[in-house]
Amino acid sequence: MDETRWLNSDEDRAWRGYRRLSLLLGRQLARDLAADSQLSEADYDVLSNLGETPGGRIRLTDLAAHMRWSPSRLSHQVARMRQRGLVTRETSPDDGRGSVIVLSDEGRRTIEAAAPRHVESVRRHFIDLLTPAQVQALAALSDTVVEHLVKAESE
Amino acid sequence: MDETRWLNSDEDRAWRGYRRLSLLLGRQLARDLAADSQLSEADYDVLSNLGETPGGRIRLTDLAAHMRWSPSRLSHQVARMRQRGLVTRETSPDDGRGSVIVLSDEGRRTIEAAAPRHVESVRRHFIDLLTPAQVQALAALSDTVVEHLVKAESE
DNA sequence: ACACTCTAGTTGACATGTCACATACTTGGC
DNA sequence: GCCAAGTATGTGACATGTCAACTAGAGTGT
Repeated sequence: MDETRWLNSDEDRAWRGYRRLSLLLGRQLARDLAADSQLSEADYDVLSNLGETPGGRIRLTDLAAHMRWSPSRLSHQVARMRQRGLVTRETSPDDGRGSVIVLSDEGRRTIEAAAPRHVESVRRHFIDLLTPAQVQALAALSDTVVEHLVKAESE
Repeated sequence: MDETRWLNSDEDRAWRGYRRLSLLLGRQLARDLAADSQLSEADYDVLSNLGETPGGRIRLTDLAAHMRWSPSRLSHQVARMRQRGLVTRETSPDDGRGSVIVLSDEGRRTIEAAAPRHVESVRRHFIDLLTPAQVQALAALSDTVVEHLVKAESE
């Protein structure tokens, strides 16, 4: 067993900082979203992705892949959102197994009303606190790590 | 209602990047931790914080405040960890309401065995992918945002 | 047409988090 | 010493995620 390479001072500060940022930011955004729009972050993400899709419709597996969610997670989520009338489910015409998720009118109204407030919340608690250089640094660093993690998951 | 200040290109890339990083990194670390040490991230955090405490003992409320968890969350978590023998609960001698959480011998062995592997995992999937400058940028940016969020929560 | 294998989704059981509420113990002021 | 408030936890109900198992339809080769 090799010697453990513990985190040095900077690394530790970055790691703990990231963890805390992640914990607090998630909580704050979730609270704002729930208070402003009665949506969870998961709801928002699904609606938002569905909204960017042509016709507001997409195969469940495709949406799951796009969002990097497991099909199971998305299936559960969609089931809940279906009950609330935010989305609809149709059988795929070209594949009997397939499930096409469709953004309902209410779903579209909901996401269009929620988006401005959510962006405002993201700005207030995160983006607007950073300098342009920090924003770019975050984007670059995220791209690097995400690329690695995507590969790691496909193994 | 003012015009919505949508995210510009850099901001959007940073925000989406962060979200994806957060999703994938959490999942990867959780999988490694579960496979290597049969612990959840929550378990690890509690054990780790408890381990850094003198005598491996601390009041529930104090630990919750230190970790920025809600007392309720920590109470549930401790209940589960208690059943697995990782921690013990004692009544506070100076406050009848108080609950002192104590790291058990098994808990200490567990965290000491898990720590090296977890650090290795954090390095492999995150820290080692970044340049020293990026590590520092992340630390600085996190400090700024965390400071803001801590204030926001206390309102 | 069949048999075999793969793929798309769904589901159920179980681990976690959150929120609201119930409880018991402390404290400060009479 | 007693009572109104405030504080420290514990709990229950409910929303989400994960993993594994199950069902059903699609594809391939013979």
